[in-house]
Amino acid sequence: MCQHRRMSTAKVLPLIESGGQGVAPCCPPLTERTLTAEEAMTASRMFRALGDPVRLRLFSAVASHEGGEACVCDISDVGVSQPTVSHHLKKLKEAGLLTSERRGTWVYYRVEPSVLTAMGQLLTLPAAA
Amino acid sequence: MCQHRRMSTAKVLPLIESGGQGVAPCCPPLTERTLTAEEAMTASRMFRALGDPVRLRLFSAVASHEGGEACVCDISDVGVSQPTVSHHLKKLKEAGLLTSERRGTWVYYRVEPSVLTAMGQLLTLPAAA
DNA sequence: CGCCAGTTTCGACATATGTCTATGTTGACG
DNA sequence: CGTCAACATAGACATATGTCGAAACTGGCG
Repeated sequence: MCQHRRMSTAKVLPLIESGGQGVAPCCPPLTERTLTAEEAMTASRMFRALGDPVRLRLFSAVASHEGGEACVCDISDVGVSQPTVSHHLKKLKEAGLLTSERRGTWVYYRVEPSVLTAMGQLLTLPAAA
Repeated sequence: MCQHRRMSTAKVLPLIESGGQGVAPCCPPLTERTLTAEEAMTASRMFRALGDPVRLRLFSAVASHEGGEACVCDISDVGVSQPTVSHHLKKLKEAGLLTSERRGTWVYYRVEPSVLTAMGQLLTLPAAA
């Protein structure tokens, strides 16, 4: 019950770095070798951020929203109170998965595309022989 | 300080279903639409399982080990006590990320390849136009 | 049978986490 | 300037989680 759709200035962002490889390295694929303690620390933060049902829904809501971004009011229907939504969005931001920007009354969140691809590469399977 | 390498019966497993698509569906990519509460519940369990540094190291140790499996004694050097290692392996098993099998004295863990690909697909980016 | 190495389970504990209500903060609009 | 809507922060609280040491379990071996 919100749905402010005033934002006609939404530039359609690419969501993918045009090289497909210019992303944050972080760690090798999980199937390559045992991660170091430090690598595991970094990578586990991202996984943990998506390890809560509410946060995962919020993340997918932002990621799938038109233009690659969404204001809080458009994704708040996840069954918890508004402060809790805010809290989870902050967590996602701290994990580097989302960025936020205030435009007038509303705050827009958008996914950090490089992190998404980085996580995907973590789960890369070794090429089948 | 273990390294029992008695297991000459290790069959070199493929690690990938030969269709590349015969995997558990679970949920659509996070960028496709907002997950339902139920989908988010399921998917977040897997992310949460990898959301601990120790577990992530253990998982990568198993996933990268020769033959796609490893006995506990070969991956226990992660800086925590052995019961804690066992506890984390149990968590990974409960999350469906690992399976275990006892062979004589040792217990071998191996990755569930279908889950890995399923998680990878969750992080799939929309095809760049 | 008895011991021993590998692994799991148990119980306890400190800390982290998710949730809420109440209250701040910020910007738009009369 | 006052009020309202959108979000964020603060504080409190119950529960989940990671860790350990101690003890149980399991199977090989002498």
